[in-house]
Amino acid sequence: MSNMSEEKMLFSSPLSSSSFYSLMAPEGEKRSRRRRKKVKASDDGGGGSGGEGRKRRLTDAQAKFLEMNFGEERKLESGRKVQLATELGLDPKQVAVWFQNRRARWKNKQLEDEYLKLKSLHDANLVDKCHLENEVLKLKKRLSESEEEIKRLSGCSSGGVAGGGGGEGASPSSSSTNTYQPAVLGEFGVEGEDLMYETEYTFSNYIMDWGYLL
DNA sequence: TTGTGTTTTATTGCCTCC
DNA sequence: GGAGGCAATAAAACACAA
Repeated sequence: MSNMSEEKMLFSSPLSSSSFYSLMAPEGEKRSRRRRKKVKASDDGGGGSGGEGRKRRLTDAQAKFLEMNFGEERKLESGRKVQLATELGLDPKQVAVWFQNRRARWKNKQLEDEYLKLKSLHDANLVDKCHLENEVLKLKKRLSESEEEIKRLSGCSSGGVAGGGGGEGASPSSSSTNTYQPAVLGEFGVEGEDLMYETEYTFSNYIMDWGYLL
């Protein structure tokens, strides 16, 4: 009776193996198998120790012992299987089945752990992204303030500061307005409909680069 | 007590390897 | 071709709320 709760501690997983797989497995990966009519466990036993053809739970001690062995090696050589079976008073087939099922649970657990790890990584990345986007907004604001300032100054002194550096290939006469954008576009060759996206991408890169440099 | 959900044990069918 | 592994699944055993 009480062994269930203890085993639960050992094996517990939020989803049963079959349901977890049906959730996780990509559709195409499922091999189609004919559904069969299960033959009822007959009186021929199967269980050497069993006798009646009923499903028998392993005792606590048996389960613990198998668990210990599983900790040492996940697969059994046939000699070891027979040895374990004799020691536990079980049918070698039962031992084999136990290991098979245990491997399935173990694999399931691995998948679950990996999923959780990736999920937390993903969450952390989302937070990071959010911070970076905030930073982009701030920088954009500063940029437009600077542009305003430049405009204001170049409005005062006619034809003075204009072009400021211009950058390679940007002819001083090519643009009558003195916005920052043409310089950025000239430098990174951004053009066409993805202008906005590309510009933002550039900013993000800048920020990330800064992050590395700092 | 019973209905329901979960876990464990066992079977089946397919696949791979030797 | 047989042994053994795996995925899918059935069904018994169990837990637990109502």
